[in-house]
Amino acid sequence: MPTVPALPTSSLSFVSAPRVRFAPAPTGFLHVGSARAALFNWMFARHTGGTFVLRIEDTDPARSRDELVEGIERTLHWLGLDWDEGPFRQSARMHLYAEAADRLLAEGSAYWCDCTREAVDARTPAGAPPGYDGFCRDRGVERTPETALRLRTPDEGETVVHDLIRGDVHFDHRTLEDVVIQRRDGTPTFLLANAVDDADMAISHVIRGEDLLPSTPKVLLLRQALGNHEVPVFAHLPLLVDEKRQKLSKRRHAIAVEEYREQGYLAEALRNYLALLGWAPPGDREIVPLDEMVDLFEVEAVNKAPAFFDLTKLAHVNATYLRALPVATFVRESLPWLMEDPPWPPERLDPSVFEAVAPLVQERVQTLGEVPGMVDFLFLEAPDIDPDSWAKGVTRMAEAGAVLGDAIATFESCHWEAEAIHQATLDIAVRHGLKLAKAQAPIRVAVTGRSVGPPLFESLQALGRASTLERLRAARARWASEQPTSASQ
RNA sequence: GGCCCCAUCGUCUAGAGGCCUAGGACACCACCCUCUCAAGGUGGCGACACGGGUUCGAAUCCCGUUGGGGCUGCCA
Repeated sequence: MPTVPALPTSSLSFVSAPRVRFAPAPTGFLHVGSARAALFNWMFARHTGGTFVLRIEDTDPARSRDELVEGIERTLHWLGLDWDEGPFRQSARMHLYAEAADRLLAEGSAYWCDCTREAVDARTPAGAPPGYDGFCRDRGVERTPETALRLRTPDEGETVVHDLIRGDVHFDHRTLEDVVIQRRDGTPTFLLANAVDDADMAISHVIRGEDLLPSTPKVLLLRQALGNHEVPVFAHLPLLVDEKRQKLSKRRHAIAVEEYREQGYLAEALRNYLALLGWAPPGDREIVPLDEMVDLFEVEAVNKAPAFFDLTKLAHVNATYLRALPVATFVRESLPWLMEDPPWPPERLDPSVFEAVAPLVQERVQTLGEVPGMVDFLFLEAPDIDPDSWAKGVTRMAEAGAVLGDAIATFESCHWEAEAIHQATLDIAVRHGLKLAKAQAPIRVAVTGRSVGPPLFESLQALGRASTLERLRAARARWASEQPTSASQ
């Protein structure tokens, strides 16, 4: 595998084009927080004319599975985030990390340790801070299948992390413990692989989540021990949190980008919303197309405070993008949701009927996943009548029976076109001394099964006269059967 | 416990000493529009965590307090 020559000096990162990387560990799905990190790296690279590298951190054998990697690539593609190099897989570069480990050992920067977690804990006095105590530092432990390699961290001095978002962050070496860099099975931990690869791939700017900030001095120390004295510039992004201000967790939230896709969120919308978390375009604008986003993006302007991942606002952004779509595109994007697992017999779907009402549906849904529920009455044999809607629009309305009867008679002969149906319904309203809003209610419930939905007259036109009349008659019959006194009328 | 980070409306944010009686957006409320629901329009509610400094002047700078979070794994 070809390796990229290392940058000669650290200052070069400012004069030559930046190189950034997105380095997820494969977990089977792409976390929205990771997607945000990928987006910020990507925007930074595109804004600066730099290079965006994709690197899969699959040093843990349990995570090194092809399908997990494919999922990341697919989702990144869906989001429109293309990479210039990679994907490099750490599982294919193990020899590099092994060499590095050998060198560190030979030079005395690392040592073998045979302590188990239990042994370390047992040595820790009650109440004292937990952590490794450097027990094996000078015990001369030989390599066995039971030993792991630890980095010998300095006892004095400090490491400073230069962060574009947070400024200089100082870490006192005395607070750093000797971390494991190679497991007993010989595989590297992420610190080692990370240090080796960032140097080898000449990464100039490391943009990632704030949760990685505490591990940064260790990586820097590792790089130094490996003889790599260039220091990348860091930018630790604020975490994405839940309503309790805690890191998004798989347990309680939908955090996979794929889930949002499946719910009918548009990639552009999710991307736009993600960009708004921790950053804001200049001016009072939030809905900004990608290319403009790239022009405007500045890592230095990213916020420090954690951001709440707000589904309500995401939905709003998505609805805005949905409405902005050309109708033909909206129809095309909706089709998968209409065809996959629909609430009606699949063969009853008539795309041309959907097209007729699509513009009306478009401005009433926040996600594509809501589309079927908005038009189901058009493709169902008979609509499911919502009990509350029936009670409100028919049972509790004195004129309901009469209006339904009139509608049956009137709709039999009127011209079957939205405006004409509108006019006819207006006439019905007048005849019963009602406002149009009131008169349309029982008709809407009878035909669509609900008290809310797309504009009624266009819906009736799309449904067709025959089905409309059939449903009106059924409703009228049901109404009659529910009357306490006379059954017919 | 230790180390580290953070702190403007409920939420996302604008604000880089005077332009701030703190702006926008989401949510919420009211009204308008209207065949329901949306969309749209108008208006409303609503924040600089607290305490000290520095300064003629602080949301903006410094210190402290409080609060929140992250890390503390042979996960990344």
